[in-house]
Amino acid sequence: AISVIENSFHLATEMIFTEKKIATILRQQGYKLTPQRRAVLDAIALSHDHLTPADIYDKVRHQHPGIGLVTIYRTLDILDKLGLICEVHSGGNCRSYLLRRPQEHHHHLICSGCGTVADFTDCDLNELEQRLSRETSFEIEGHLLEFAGRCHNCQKITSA
Amino acid sequence: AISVIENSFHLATEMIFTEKKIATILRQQGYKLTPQRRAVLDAIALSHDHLTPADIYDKVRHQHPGIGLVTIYRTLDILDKLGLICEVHSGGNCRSYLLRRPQEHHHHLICSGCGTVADFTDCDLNELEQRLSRETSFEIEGHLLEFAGRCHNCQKITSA
DNA sequence: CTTTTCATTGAGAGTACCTATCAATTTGCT
DNA sequence: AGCAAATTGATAGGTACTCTCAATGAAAAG
Repeated sequence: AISVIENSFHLATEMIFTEKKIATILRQQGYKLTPQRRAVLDAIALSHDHLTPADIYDKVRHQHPGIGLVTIYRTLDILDKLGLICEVHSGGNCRSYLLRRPQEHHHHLICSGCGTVADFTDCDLNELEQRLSRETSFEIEGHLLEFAGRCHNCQKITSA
Repeated sequence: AISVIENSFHLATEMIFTEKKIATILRQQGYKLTPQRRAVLDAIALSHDHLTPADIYDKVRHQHPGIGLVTIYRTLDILDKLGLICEVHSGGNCRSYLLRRPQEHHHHLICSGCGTVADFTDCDLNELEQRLSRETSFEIEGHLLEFAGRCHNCQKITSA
């Protein structure tokens, strides 16, 4: 299990976090590195999408049949608090998480009439991000950008 | 009650929607303009912030003591479907709504460690918005932009 | 390697927010 | 004013998430 995490972090993030470093961070804060927590990190690291707690629960249960949903929530809270993953508000039911790996992201354009979602990837927020970082002393890890609008079809309803 | 809506729309949106136009849109789609629906629109129009269903419920009950929370939800769904208001995902509990008035907005920068929120208003997404609008034929009404990061204090935990 | 301590786990109950159902009421067209 | 159809609010139901607690398991110390 350890090697899988090690690999996934290698591949996905140019080794921003190694398994050893994760373990160190956890222990430094008085947390223990349990198989359940490894499994959750693993699931997030191997996916390239935002995952909801339920998504993660499903993935983790294949390897860890007895795991409780509560453990997923607790683990996500901790990993989020430690900055290893990043919480994001996504469509529908709200929470989803992704590994802290700033270089990839994608965004949505959602029709408020029928719910159709269009994706786009290039958002060019670097300049804004740097300015905010300077002004607020935040270390910015990621962003959620979501446009709301009306698709071609749904425009007919309101404009009449 | 009608005049209040009329006024608020005047003041806030340069009269994008008049009460008459709202009534027309509703009727065209087979909906009726009830006092409850007016009250909900009223509450949203008079506020300059995103409002959650619970916020709206509280506001509306002052004028309309017997109103049910269900009616709020139903009305919001309809107004959203018709494009008169705009659903947005905000921090914490998810849903909130605001009147379709594209010219004002503000954004958040949220610390994933301690939950501190910093606000900013200038986001300069016009160019991107126009490009997306061209490419997708969406009529874009608004956007949610949210940065996640770590504030000065919380950076110490991870960097150790 | 064993012991000891304390974080962690999973189960079950509890909470908050939201949705579905349905009889009584209200709207708005004629 | 009268009528058909949409709307309302009460109740019950559902889903996502949180709290509590006894039993388990990780990991530091001997």
